[in-house]
Amino acid sequence: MATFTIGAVARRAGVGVETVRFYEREGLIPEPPRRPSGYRDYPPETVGRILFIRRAKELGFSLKEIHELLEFRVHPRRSCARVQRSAEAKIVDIEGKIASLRRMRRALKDLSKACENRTPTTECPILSSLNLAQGGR
Amino acid sequence: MATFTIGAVARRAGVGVETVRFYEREGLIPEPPRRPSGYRDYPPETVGRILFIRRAKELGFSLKEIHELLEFRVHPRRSCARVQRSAEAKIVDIEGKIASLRRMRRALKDLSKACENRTPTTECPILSSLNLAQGGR
DNA sequence: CTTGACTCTGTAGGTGGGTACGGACTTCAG
DNA sequence: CTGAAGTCCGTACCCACCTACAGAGTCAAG
Repeated sequence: MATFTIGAVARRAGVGVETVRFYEREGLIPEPPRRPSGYRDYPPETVGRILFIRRAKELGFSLKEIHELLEFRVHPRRSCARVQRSAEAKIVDIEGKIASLRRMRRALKDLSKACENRTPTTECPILSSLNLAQGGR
Repeated sequence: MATFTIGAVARRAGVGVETVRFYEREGLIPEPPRRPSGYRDYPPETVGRILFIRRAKELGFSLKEIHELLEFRVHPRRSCARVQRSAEAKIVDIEGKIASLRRMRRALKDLSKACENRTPTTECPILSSLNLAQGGR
């Protein structure tokens, strides 16, 4: 399997070289093996990992949370119950986000329709979408 | 209708007093009227507005984007078509987020189930959830 | 009518998440 | 075998988003 230099990884993931090193320092991507010259020699899956990080950031997760998400796996020697509990907590968190986004979408659709009918909305219509807010962490 | 001091608003919205003033400076909440003493005198809906801002932040929107969201309304004197276009762009954005979150939830559920069956997952199972990533802005 | 909690303005400091040097070394295309 | 482009490490800088003073004035319970 072909490997990548840091520049190739960065280009494919749509980030800067410095960002890749930053993520490495923060433990978000594993330290890759080095060539004799000292150059980092990335396995191709690193690109996917960085794309995941970017996307998760756009979904409002902090790097710390993303780190936790990336740690999730069933490890034979470790407490399954614990992994399961935190996975389920994350699911609840995610479902809250989905619900909020749905309400926002609804509000925007209503707004768009009001636009068509030339029904002026004096108040900000999107506000009401999250007013009876629940969810959150 | 009862009005609130800045402290009462902050407590109800779960933020600090300084944050309320910061949001005012940034134009995210309107400048409230003042009492003779100079104290800010908030209408109750300010609380909802701040709750909206917090929630939208957790969904990965920047304050700039949140500002735009809060501006959305059908204004009789302004181009409806333009408002409609940007509302629809936001809807697409939101739908991408919902889709990504759904894929993450799926991955976490599968992980949880693998846990129950004591099926060790050597690889990080959540990664694959967003690997074939689309969406984004 | 005091005392302790609250508010005012202004400015400075802090954290998360990058981004950009600088000076030396490596790679590779021509 | 040379030059341009890429990489190394370290440190310093930057932007978004708060958060924390300082010093002076306000409010309200006892």
